[in-house]
Amino acid sequence: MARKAGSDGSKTAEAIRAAGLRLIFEHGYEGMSLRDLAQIVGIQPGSLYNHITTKQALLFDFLVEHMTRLTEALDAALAGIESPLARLDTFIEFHLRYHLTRRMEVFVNNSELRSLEPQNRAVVTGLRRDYERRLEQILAEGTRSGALNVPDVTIATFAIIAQLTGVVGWYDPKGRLGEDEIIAIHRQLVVGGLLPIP
Amino acid sequence: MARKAGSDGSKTAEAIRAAGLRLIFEHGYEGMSLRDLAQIVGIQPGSLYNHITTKQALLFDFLVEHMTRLTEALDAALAGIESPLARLDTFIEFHLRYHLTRRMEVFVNNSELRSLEPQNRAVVTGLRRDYERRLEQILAEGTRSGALNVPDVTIATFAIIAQLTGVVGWYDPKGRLGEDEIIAIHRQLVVGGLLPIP
Amino acid sequence: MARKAGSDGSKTAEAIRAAGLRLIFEHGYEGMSLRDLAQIVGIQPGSLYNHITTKQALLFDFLVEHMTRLTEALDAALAGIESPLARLDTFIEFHLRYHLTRRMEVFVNNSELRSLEPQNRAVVTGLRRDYERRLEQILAEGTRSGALNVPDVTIATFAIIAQLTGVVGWYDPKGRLGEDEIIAIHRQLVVGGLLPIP
Amino acid sequence: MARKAGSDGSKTAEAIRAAGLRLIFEHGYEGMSLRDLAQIVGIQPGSLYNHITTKQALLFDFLVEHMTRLTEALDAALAGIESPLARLDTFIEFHLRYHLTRRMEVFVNNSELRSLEPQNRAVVTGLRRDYERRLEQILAEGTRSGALNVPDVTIATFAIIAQLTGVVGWYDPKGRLGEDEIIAIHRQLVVGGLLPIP
DNA sequence: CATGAATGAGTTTTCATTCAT
DNA sequence: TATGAATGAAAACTCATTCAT
Repeated sequence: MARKAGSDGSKTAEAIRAAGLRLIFEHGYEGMSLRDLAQIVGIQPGSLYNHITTKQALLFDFLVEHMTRLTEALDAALAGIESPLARLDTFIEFHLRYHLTRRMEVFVNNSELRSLEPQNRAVVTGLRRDYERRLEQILAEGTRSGALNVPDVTIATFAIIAQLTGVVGWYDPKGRLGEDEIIAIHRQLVVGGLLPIP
Repeated sequence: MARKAGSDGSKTAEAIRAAGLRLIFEHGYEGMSLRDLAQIVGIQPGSLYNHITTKQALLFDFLVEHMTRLTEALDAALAGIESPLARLDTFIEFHLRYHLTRRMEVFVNNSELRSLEPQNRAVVTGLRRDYERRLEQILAEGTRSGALNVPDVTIATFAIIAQLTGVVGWYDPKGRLGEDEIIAIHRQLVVGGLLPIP
Repeated sequence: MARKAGSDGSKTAEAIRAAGLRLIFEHGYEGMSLRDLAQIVGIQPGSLYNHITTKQALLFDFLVEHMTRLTEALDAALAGIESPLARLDTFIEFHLRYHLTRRMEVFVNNSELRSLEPQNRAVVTGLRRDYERRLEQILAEGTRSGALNVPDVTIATFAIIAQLTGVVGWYDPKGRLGEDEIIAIHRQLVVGGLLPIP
Repeated sequence: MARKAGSDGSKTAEAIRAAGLRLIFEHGYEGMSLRDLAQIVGIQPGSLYNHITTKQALLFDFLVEHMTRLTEALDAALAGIESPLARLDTFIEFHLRYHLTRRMEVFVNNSELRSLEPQNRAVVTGLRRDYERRLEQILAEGTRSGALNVPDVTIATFAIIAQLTGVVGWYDPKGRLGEDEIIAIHRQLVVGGLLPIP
């Protein structure tokens, strides 16, 4: 039997992406099997290869796409905002909202870099650095203008991103706190550590 | 032929632990093969089973041992320190020093919880909560005494630990900054966000 | 979308034959994949089936066609030549020239009989025997007439064909020797072993 | 179940070699499956890998071993024989006898060079050339001493080997002719074409 | 305590072929 | 005639684990 009645290539492709992301999230890249993926999608394992080129490419595409979209969305959010403090505020809010709504993508992005082949890893690492550099520049400009008192711009960048990204580890959409509250709390934690001593 | 000349049981066991940790760190639990482990140790795969009971048990033991030692060492570091601010300072320094010197253990601990079987995961998660609770209590007492202005004790706990633990992702012992400097920087970032507004 | 602009059925069929022969020559029948074939031709694998019925049939057709043409061409070359010695000379020259110019066909013919399904193999084997019988008869008549001293007609037939066909294994069109020289050399080797002792 | 009662590593290894050779002979390298091989040997497919490193290595080992043994045996056969004519006689007899008794090895050797990876192919091709060079030197010395009238030493070498090797294509141990007769016939065919014209 | 041979289930990937469009 | 999506079987190879020796 060739094409199943009602089958649709682009639907299948999307189903593969969705199930693939979920499985990598749940079991890790190495722990996820294409058999399982195929079964969830409802096709034979070999049929996956009409839509992906390789298991590795599936992961790579996820990570590249995630980082690309993330940075683009950040740039859009920051557009037109000038003062370093306001930009920092915007970054915090943007980063949290984006990460809270794409928890699987984020988790995979952070935990599966290791599973990329060296070439691919270099690409994704580069994209990450692009993103981090946005925050780094905000901190640097805030320091220059005297609006912020940053102990070490590079490290503060890493530390802030680590802190904000940490929410994906415990956030529960049905939990005690909503997005707005979480944002407010982190704003205080982050900005408080960066304000000039009066 | 049974035992190779010069072989030594406890040395072998230790070699398995060391190489096992490294391999899980590099490839992840699923991505690490007992064959590779055996080869590094210099024995046949089957011989591993004289020293471990199961691949899963190897991981589980790592995580339990790590968490147990970590919490014990924290308690020792905090012993005799009374004021919440001093206890917070101590926590920050302890956590950073411990994590900077055991980066592989820490990374494995954070990324491989997912690979534990449910029962085992529950155990390790419990141990983690024990550790986190130490910081939570410091923040709670600081709040009560008015020494700290913590927006949300639970979330601040997660956020601080995420921030401090983030160092294992980029720290380079041969890098620009030594441990002491890193500690000082993080102290400012963390404590600055928690001080009462004057 | 059905037919690509500029596509042409018979051109495609011919391209399939050409690329198919080359691929079987290079990788063997089992080692050649219809996917590769389709890619070389520039169509999708499924589209091959508008031109071939089966991978096996593709091979079978090659071999049948080759053997048929070979024998027909031999008969044409021998037409009108009467004396056994002259016919032997003609056979040697014909066989070498034909094989030197169709090296891929010949190689495939000799190495892929094994890959034919039994029925098909029987057909091709029969065609081969037809061809061999031409030489066998020349040797038999030469023996009868006293023009040749053949130790064993059957075996000499196999031996001569093996010897002459061997050229496809090493002949290089840009090499030291041209066709004419190769023919002359083999004529001496073959005929020398068959002349009556004076 | 680990080791089957009565299992024996070296017996298994030998069984793999024997069955492997047969399967490659029957189906070609590409057409032979390790599943089938394992089944014949009576073990699981994965267990093959306790004895071979790779399918390719299995083939490579066959070919290297065959060529090495062949050349060594030839050297032994030629030892002490001085006159070119006698050496040629010895070569013919040796080559035929060896090839008649190892028909599978020979066939595989001739048809599966193509299936070797380039590096491996280079090795085996080198070994083949070593063997051919033995005959080449006999013909060259025979020419120098005037005992032989060889039209072209290089080509005659190829032609003779092709002719003699051709026997593996049709020889039937239960057939009309025994080894001795086949040798006698080929001796006439070969030597007849090389004798000086009286 | 170690080896070497085995299991049985699993891995990713490839293949010839089919068929609705 | 061609495409693109599918099948179902198979490929080579890996894996954690077992156990007689």
